[in-house]
Amino acid sequence: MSNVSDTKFESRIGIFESECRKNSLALTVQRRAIYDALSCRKDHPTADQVYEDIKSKLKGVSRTTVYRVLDTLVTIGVAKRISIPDPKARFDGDMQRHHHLTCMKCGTVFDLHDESLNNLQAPLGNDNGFEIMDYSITFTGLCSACRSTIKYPAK
Amino acid sequence: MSNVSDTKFESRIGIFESECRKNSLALTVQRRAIYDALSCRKDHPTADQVYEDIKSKLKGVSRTTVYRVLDTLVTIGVAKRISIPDPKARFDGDMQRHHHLTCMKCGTVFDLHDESLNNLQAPLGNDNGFEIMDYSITFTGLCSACRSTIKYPAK
DNA sequence: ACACGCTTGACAATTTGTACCATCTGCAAT
DNA sequence: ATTGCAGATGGTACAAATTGTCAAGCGTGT
Repeated sequence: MSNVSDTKFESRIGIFESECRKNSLALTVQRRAIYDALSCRKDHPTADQVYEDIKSKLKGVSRTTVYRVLDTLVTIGVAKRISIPDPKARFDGDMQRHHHLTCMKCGTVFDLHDESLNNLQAPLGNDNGFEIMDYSITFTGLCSACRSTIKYPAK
Repeated sequence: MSNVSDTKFESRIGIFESECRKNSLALTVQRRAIYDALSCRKDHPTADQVYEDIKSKLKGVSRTTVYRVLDTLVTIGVAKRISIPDPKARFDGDMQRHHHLTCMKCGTVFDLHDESLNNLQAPLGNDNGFEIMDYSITFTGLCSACRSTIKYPAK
């Protein structure tokens, strides 16, 4: 029950709603729709991708709202901004600790769930008073598709 | 001799120049200036911050050139794009493996050099054929300045 | 059902990143 | 040292991404 990511759709919505109430945020249709759209996806959409997703279902949504709500979701802790070398903000509805493989050629991001990476000894007291609350590892390299097409330059 | 990050300015420039030659790239004043500006900084500037840095010294530089050269530096392996949850591209002239502490409140990024984190067992064969070449850990939390001002909401 | 205040939508403004092309410059061959 | 060419730059224009503003709308507690 404490593991958000394993829960089914109904529970996820329940968690979202209770987090909203806890923070006295109104349960608007927009927030619901945006949270749904994000948490249903397995990939790591940009704000605009989420916007594209929902604008058919929710006619008249504003792009501004999508940006704003995604930000809210991150703030109340039901979504994350992910860390990859990409000039666009990307969001992740999977709150379970996990990591990412990012292809340096095509930019695709793959999830990596690996228990052995989830209990790193965070170096406390290292940087004058920084309080670490979470972490995520970004592996960079080449996905199989790009590996098979790349020609390494002869040195 | 194999450790780029510990070297002094003159060596860094030397490494930069030899990498350029190796890739048959012309040693232009712009490339030098941009590499200098980046590798002298301890933080993780955006492209525009680098541009602001050098446009006083190098009158007439184009913003386009800064974007272009930063990209080149990453390609030839003398700089990195860093992975933090930020919608702007950020660059790092420190090529030694290290990690980052990012404050979720103010967004400041601190370097974290910690040997014990530099030899993670990268889970091979995990994701159908992805070839891991490097990794970096992003710790998220609160810096000391923000910790002292934040009021935790009463639950 | 009512009123208050949080949210949204629409548009504008900014910021960030890319495309294009004429001009310039590093560099190697003379 | 001079020259010629390929690659690099500057600058404008453009596209994409994100943020600011504010009147109007909707969710919530009463």
